Amino acid sequence: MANTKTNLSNSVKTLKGLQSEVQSINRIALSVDCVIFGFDENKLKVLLIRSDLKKYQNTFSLLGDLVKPEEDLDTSAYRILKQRTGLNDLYLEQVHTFGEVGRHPGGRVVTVVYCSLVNVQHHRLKTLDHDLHWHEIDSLKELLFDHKKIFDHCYVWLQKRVQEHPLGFSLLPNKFSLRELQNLYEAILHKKLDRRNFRKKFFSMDVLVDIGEDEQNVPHRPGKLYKFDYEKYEKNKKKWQGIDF
Amino acid sequence: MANTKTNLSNSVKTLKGLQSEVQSINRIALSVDCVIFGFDENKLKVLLIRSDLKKYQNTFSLLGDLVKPEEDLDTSAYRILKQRTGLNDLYLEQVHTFGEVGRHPGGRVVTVVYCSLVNVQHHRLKTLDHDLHWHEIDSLKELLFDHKKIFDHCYVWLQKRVQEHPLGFSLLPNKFSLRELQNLYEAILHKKLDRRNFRKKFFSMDVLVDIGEDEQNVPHRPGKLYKFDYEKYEKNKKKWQGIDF
DNA sequence: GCAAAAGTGTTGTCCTTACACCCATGC
DNA sequence: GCATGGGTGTAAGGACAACACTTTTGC
Repeated sequence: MANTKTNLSNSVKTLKGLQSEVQSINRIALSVDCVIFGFDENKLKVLLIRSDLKKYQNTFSLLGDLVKPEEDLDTSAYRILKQRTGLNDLYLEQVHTFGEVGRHPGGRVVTVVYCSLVNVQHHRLKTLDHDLHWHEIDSLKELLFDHKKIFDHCYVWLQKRVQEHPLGFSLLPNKFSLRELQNLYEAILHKKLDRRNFRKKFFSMDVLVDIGEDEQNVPHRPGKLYKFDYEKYEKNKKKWQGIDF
Repeated sequence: MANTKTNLSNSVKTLKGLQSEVQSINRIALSVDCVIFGFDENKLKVLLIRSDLKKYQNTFSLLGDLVKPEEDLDTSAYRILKQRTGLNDLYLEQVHTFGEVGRHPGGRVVTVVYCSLVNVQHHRLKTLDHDLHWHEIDSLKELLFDHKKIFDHCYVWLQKRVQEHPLGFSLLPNKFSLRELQNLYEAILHKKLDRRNFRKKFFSMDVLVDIGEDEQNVPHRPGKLYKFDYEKYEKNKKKWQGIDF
């Protein structure tokens, strides 16, 4: 309570005082963890690494690292992606921060969680030697620490987000067929969609461009290939959804 | 790069090693800041406090504090609300974490931002002596550090969130008229809504209960008072929105 | 010619929007 | 009785869901 009183007091502090407060013992280890989604063989997948802790060596883990003292959070997330997948310029978005006191056995670690979406085809991993693998999201079991809870949060986030924003294209090759796009949505939302209505919806949104090519090497009539047109999206995107809950 | 190599190495670490890593110098000051929304006199407001820093004493600030080493993030946010407003059990939700290296002049401070919604009527502040005041969101000027940017982010968040979830009721008295509810939505969304359609929408969602009372002391025909029925909401709430962007 | 998926249209339903009149109360 | 906002209904348009047949290709 004395503490409370101090915090509430109206006394004027100096910048120097503030600095020493920031330098004080009240500092906490901060990490970034990345939930990296991929789409391959018509399955939604997540990139996991085998824990490098002896005690947990049969458990898989999200990709993460401590944030460096002079590193922006976003920069930290990009660094982790780069280190682990060898790739820059992936889609990346901050989702939530998990900070329960007991979440990490090494002590207090607060973790800022990012989701990333990568195209597994374009970005074949060269780093299988690090026990880094794509895991089907349907068969995920226990993960390190609270990483399963974090993953579940991010999966729900993705399901919602993909319906309101054109994220999904980051999981596909630049050229894709409508069938591939629909398979992606069905995998993420975990439900069947009507093919004709799905096509109508995307064409009416006017965000796809027919690039005049067809699928190759399919044992049936080849579908047309499209690309996502970001400029068209920006021009046409919805402003308001209306109250609905 | 040597560092990168170390992080990627497949060497097995012990828990003890992990602990020392967490205890290492890579620790960062972590704060929680709260964007506290209120609704009064048909205006959307935000609770701000005059900065207690000499250099910034004419600048207003969000309510925040450093997270204590043994304190959950949510707990920290509740503590700040309790300390500054004297109230428990307010609506509270984590929104985003801001961690740019240069955002705080006292050194590196990463801040986890929460939004809170309070009913200004029920929760009259007793603490006006601390330069704590409700500010109309339309007339917000400069705030401390990056707090204006944080506020803007939270305001956009609120506009979106209030259309998809029944948050708004936290800003109103338990009993409210439809007019009050509409005024609230108009203030948050910053646009006029059609009165008849607004009523139809809320009645068709079936989340309001007529409590059999009327408004008092209004210079016109009194409106009925309603309360929000959380159980009805849970039973009826939408599962899927459909793809739309 | 057959298997397999591509491609296409219509209809009914529901939701949203726009809009105008009477009603109850305070003064 | 008049001013003020409360309360209600309807019609048109747009979006969404359900549904079946023809077309193109590989084999």
